[in-house]
Amino acid sequence: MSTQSGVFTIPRRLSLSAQAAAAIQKAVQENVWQEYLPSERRLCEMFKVSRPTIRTALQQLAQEGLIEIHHGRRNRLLHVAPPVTQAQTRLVLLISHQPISQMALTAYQGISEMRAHLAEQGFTSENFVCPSGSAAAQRRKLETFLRQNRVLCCVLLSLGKELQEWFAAGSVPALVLGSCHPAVKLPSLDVDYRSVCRHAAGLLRAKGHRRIAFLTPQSSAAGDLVSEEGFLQGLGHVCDIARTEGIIVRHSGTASNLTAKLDALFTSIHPPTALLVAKPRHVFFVVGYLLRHGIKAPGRISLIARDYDPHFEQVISHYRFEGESFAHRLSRLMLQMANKGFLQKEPNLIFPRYVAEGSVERYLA
Amino acid sequence: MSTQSGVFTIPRRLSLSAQAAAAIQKAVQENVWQEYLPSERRLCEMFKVSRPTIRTALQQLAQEGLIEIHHGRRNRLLHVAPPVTQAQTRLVLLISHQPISQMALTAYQGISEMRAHLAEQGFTSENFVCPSGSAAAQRRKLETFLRQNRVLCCVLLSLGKELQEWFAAGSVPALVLGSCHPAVKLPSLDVDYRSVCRHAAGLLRAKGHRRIAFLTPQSSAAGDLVSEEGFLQGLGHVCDIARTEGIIVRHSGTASNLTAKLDALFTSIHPPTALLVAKPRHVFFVVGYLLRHGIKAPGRISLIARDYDPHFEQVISHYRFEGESFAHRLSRLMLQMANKGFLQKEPNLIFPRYVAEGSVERYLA
DNA sequence: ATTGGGTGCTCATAAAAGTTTACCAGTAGA
DNA sequence: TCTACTGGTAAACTTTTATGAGCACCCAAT
Repeated sequence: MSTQSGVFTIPRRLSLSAQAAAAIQKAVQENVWQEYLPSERRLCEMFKVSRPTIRTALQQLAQEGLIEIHHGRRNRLLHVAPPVTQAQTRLVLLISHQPISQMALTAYQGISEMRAHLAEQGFTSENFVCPSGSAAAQRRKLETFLRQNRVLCCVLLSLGKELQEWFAAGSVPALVLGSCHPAVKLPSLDVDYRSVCRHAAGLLRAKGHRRIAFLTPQSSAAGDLVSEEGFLQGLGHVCDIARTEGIIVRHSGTASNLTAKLDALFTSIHPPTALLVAKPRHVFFVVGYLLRHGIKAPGRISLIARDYDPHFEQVISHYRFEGESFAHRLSRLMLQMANKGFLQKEPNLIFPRYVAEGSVERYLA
Repeated sequence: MSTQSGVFTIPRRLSLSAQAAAAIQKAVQENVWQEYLPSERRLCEMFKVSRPTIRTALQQLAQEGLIEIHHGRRNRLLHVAPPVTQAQTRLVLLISHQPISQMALTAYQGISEMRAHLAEQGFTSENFVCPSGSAAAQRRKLETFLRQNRVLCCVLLSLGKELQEWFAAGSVPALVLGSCHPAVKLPSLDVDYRSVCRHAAGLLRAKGHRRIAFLTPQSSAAGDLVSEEGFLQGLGHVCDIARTEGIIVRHSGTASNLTAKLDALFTSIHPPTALLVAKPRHVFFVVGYLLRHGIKAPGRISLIARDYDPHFEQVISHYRFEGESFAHRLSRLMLQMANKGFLQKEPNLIFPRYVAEGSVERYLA
């Protein structure tokens, strides 16, 4: 039984650092200090809290532009027009290429839950759909939007490298839902696709398959890139006696393109005996293709889905994780970011587990 | 150097349990519950804290003499507040057999959106899961719940006839999401499954199919009953020269039962040449079955899905409607009911449109 | 230029509060 | 009686905060 509460005042841990930040801000407005703030250690004594607490409070104040922090120097007070900071923005922007309502079920549920939590805390969330196009155009669109709307923080849903880099530059705090591109330092929450694909490839190989295809969208999303790497890693080492052939098939996602790629795959002299497919909807397209062509699975082809969809249960072998834990972690991260104004720039990984459903068969050459 | 602080507001940690105790006390004073408190576990969900936390809060309240705790019994309220009935309840109850989080995508999206709208307007919504069992037991459960919690109005999600009748008696305003059983007068919002199934059967018949099966759960939901009626209607009139055989297959939804029913269907002397399948997840199960058995579709069997799932696009012929319009109408009806306290006792029907996707083929005898 | 004291930064460790999970025991209705 | 739900209990775990030691940096006095 789930409750979406609006009437009950929900108890929450209010962090000491946030309180400290408020207290410092109040003291500043009362002109207790001139030009420079006392040192961290003295602030600790004054407010009777530990240094890490004071430090996060100071970082929060720095994010709001109230003070300037510099290594070795004392923290300088910046004179900011007070009424501006008063009107705090409480808008969280969810940036994606696709409207959220069109996303896969798992993602939709997680995001819905997160938005509900945000709403409970008085935050507004909005879905900014970034039309697929040139990275520069996207960035311009986004910049003008951010200039015209005061946004508290952003969630990036499988955006390209350029936009991630733009956010990493740091004008607006952001959480990447999906993987960060290498060399982009942002907090992120993602499924460990590298491990998943490595495991899938290894599994198929262990079952005797020697020609294994991986069907994946030709996207610039980081998760799809590491998927390919993991897939190749899982195929085995070069020194193996029984060589395993890995075929990476990148498609555009359109029906015609997918059909063409699958045609090429299955009419070749050596068609694959196993298939790993990314994205639920492409799994279903593949299934439809196999149905139309009367290809038995398992039999002529073993099938594994990289992702999860409730409909895979008892039908197709797949990788899954608890949707609740995902939604939970997402909500927690978001609230943290919304309240504190920043996050640890670390990837948070989720490890799905393999669920065997009989669409995979040992291959006997 | 030590600073004697009196000016600075020192951040203090206040325990969650204390906050929870205060929140519960407030709710009690607002007359949210009668006679008994909800169980500990339910309080956890309401206030989003863990059980130990709630327990210490309850013990605190017991010490203050507000409640009486007894092992195994529910927590009784002692100081009963004067029955101030003017305090408006703002709780909307969503009654279903299945948790909403486990429902199909379209339904989940619509309901999520509705809950968000309700929350915006200051209403609380809660999902009451009515365990499948005897109708009398369900009614009792519901009655005790409604007695102890002040509920504004209810949404009934594919409930059985008895419960619908109970609500039609009128103690609590209700909106049926799904069809009303015949002779039950309640406001409702539903897809016109009768028309859908009639159309599907007619379409398959027009394409030359003469043995058509309809795979549907053996449910007591009104929508599934009218589906069967529509299916039979669409098969054609008795005066037809070319007789069309309609096979209605009712299954329990479990994998083994579905497999058995499909086995029976396809190993019979006259297997059907076309199949209409209710519920997205059962469509996928059928697809998996066909794959495993190497049955070509279209070819040996034409397939139509009664419902919609995004994954059907470009794969399986289906019936769909605009999700937005559904969510929109649902939200509007709900807000109307929540604000006015009642609704027109009329069915609101949605007419999906057929989307042909190539899983259907003309049958040449 | 050198040096020392003050600054902010980082890391490891520990304790406390809260969460999760599981299982036990009493009660009440079928 | 049995089952399902209630409160009761305990252990493992996570998150947050506290504490302390050492490092890197800046600046100003020597």
